[in-house]
Order: sequence, then C-alpha cells, then structure tokens
Amino acid sequence: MADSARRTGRPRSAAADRAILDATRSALAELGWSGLTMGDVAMRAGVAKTTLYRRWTNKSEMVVDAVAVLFDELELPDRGSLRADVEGVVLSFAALLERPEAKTALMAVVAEATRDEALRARIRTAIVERQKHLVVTGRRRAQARGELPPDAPGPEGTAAADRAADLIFDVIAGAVLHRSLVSAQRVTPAWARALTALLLHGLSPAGPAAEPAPDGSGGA
Amino acid sequence: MADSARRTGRPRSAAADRAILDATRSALAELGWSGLTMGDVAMRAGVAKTTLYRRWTNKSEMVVDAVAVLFDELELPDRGSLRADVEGVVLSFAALLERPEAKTALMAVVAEATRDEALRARIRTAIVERQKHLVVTGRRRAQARGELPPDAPGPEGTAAADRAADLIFDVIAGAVLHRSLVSAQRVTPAWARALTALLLHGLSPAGPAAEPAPDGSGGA
DNA sequence: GCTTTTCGATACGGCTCGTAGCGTAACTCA
DNA sequence: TGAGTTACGCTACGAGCCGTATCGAAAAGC
Repeated sequence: MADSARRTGRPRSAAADRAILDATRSALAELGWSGLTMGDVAMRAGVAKTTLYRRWTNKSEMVVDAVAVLFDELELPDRGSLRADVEGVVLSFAALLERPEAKTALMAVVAEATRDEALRARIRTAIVERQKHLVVTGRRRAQARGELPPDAPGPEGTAAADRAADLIFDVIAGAVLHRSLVSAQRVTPAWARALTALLLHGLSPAGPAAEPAPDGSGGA
Repeated sequence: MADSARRTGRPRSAAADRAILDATRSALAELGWSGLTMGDVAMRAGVAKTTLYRRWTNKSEMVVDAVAVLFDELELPDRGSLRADVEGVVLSFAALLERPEAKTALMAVVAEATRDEALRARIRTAIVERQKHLVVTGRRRAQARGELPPDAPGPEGTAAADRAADLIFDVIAGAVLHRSLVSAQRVTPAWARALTALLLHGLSPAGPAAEPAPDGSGGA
C-alpha cells in the first residue's frame, strides 16, 4: 500500500489480494458485517490470517477496499435527456444497494468512520469522489442539450459548478440510500420517476419565480 | 415491552430503564458503536448485565431505543415560509447528526438492520414514522399559505399526499445524512440554502413546463 | 403468607481479535 | 551462486466480549 517502489524481498501476492477481497465480499453477502470475521475471510481466501493483517490494519479498511469496486460498476449511458439520465442512475444505484454485501458494508463502515478520520478519508477517496464524475458528466451533457444553463466563466463559476455537483450528488445518493436502507422501502421505477420530477422541477408549482428569493445566492 | 398488563410479580424498574438508556447514550458518545459493550453499559447504569438482557434481545435493539428519543427533539416551528421551514429543519437535523452518539448509532443500527427484519421494523416505527409528521405539517402549512397546491380530494388524493410526504422526507433526511456522514462534509447554512432552493425550484431553470412529461404521474 | 416476577451477583463456554514466533518461499542484488 | 530482505503459512496465545445459567434476595398482588 505505502511504497509501490519496494525493490527487495518477496513481493506481495496479487492473487492473494484478489482472493481476499473476493472472499470478503462473499462473506459479507452471506454473513453480513457483524458476522464477518477475519479468520473466516482468511479461510475462504485460502490464506493465513496474518496475511490479512499485513495489508490492512482494520476490518473496516479491508471492507472499504472490497466494496469500493462494486461502486465502479455504476455507469451513466446517455439516455437522451436529463430526466432519463437521472432516472437511470437512481435505479442503478438502488440496484447496487440491493446487493447484500453492498448495503451491509456501506452503512457499517460509515458508522465506523464517524470515529476514525483515516477511514473517513478512505471512504471519500475510494467511493465518494470516485463516483462524483457521474454527476459531472450528466450535468455537462444536460448543459450541452440546453436543459441546464451553462456554468459562469472564470474560477468563480467553476467553484459554483463544483458545489452544484456536490449538492446533486448528496441529494440523489442520499435519497436513494435513505429510502432503501433507513425507510426500508423498495426503490420502484415509479418512485424513481417521482424523485426525478421533484429534482427537476421542485416543489413550487410556478417555478423559480414563485417566491422571490431574499438573497441572490440560491442557484444550485 | 410486551405486556403492560402484567399484574403479578415485581414490576420492572422504570429507574433502571432510564439509567440504562442514559448510560447507553453516554457510552456511545465516548466509545462509539464498536466500543460499546453490554457489560460497560450495565456498570455505568448501576445494574446487572442480566437486567439489560431481560429488556432487549440485542445490542442493536437497545441502541435504537436509546437513540430514538434524540430524534424526538426535532421540531418544526412556523418560520413563516416554506423556504424558511425547510432550511430550519435541515439545520436542525444536521445539528442532531453532529452529536457523536446519534451518528455512530444511527448508521450502525441501519447496517445491522439490513439482515434483521425485526430491527428494520423497530427503526421504522421508533424513528422514521415518528418523525414523518414534520414533513406532513410543513407541507400542510405551505398549502395553507398557498405555496403548494392543495391535495386532490378523495382516497386517491390522500395516497398521493402520503407518497409525496414520504418522498420529501427521504430526500431531505437522505441529503443531510449523505452530506454529513458519507461525504463527511459539514452542513453549513449556505449548503442548507442551496439544498432548499434546489428542493423548491428544481434543476430546470424554466419550471415544470420546461420538458413535457411523457406520463402524467410525475407530481410530487 | 404464598405466588410470581424482577433484580444483583457470579460464573461459564464459546468465540473473536490482534500479535508473536517459527521455518519456508520468492525475489533482488552483488 | 549466495547473501540479504521481505512475504507467506502455520500454530499458539492472552485478552476481551457475548449471551446464558444459576442462585438467593427483593418487591409486588392475591
């Protein structure tokens, strides 16, 4: 992990890496986070328990690495409209969260991360920042279609665009997460449509001019 | 828990109930979910460990009860406009999630609940359904102010209103949860304003008429 | 006073964690 | 080819926690 420039000595086994992460995912799927034990993962992977501790200091850190690749399966094909793109990513993310290894692990490591700064950083870089490109490209596409206004020029506009992408990411991912894991209800195509409609048009029926904003910084 | 109509025998000590739940919260704040042990809670509460297991079958079930009362502190004072009400509840919920005992416990029990139907039900009734009235009253107020269209009459309209409240709840709570715990970034007043603006007016600049909906069921 | 239930205290088996020690395997460099 | 260095498998270990069992004492109703 630390130095890839390790010249001398026996190198780390890449096969062991894969076997361990695969074993971690299957153990998560079968036993859940609380049922997952390091000894069991080692046995499933066909390696010694010490081999796990040479790579990760924690169960949590190992699980983050094991689960992060699942999120890389998310894609954003061009479905022709912003509405279709949003609905698509909502359903994709919901399908991902229905996989038992994903949902049990994600919430558990986030819970662990509330008291572990290093783990928070690992989650951000391995999962959150890695998937934010979905929003960025979806937004850019919509701007090219004329569905969204272009970003303001200059560094000011870039910062605003970043904030907008962050916000949209938290809203979409958070809504799906809350619906399926906290409220514990299924994400149906109808729900995805309703969420998309709310996201595109908001609650106010008359659009942005319905209530005059007291300050001019309201733009998302 | 089960029968409050228990006539004979020594009654459960209400003082022990309170002491245990208080001890659970303080232990959560100091040690986090993974550091919490039943023996430690019993010692802090001044009761025997067996007294805990007479009341709850699980660490998770006990923690849900201990944390649920924190969420009851959430209120929705009438701030005069839908915009102000939404911003207020967003900031209140974010402040709640900054309390260490709340964030570490909520995510952990949700993770546990992915493999435990009884725990899912307990979370739904003790936390989710219990706080949904915030959305219902906020929505009703906005309708009275003319900021939102009234519900359609009849059972059809009531069901649609329920779905809308559920959706809004998942979006607001999910966004705050994801922002502060998964993305691990602070919920600032500026972010709350931006989220509220997005929620009220949506992404599309021209309002609901920007893109004609292919089906008529898109209303939130 | 009798029954019923709770309570505190203690003890226990079973499991997991994370580490240590050892001999062996794999790879680099001289 | 041989020396140095690191990874690996295996075994064992102390420490800690879980959830249960058992016991006598306490607190209520009938």
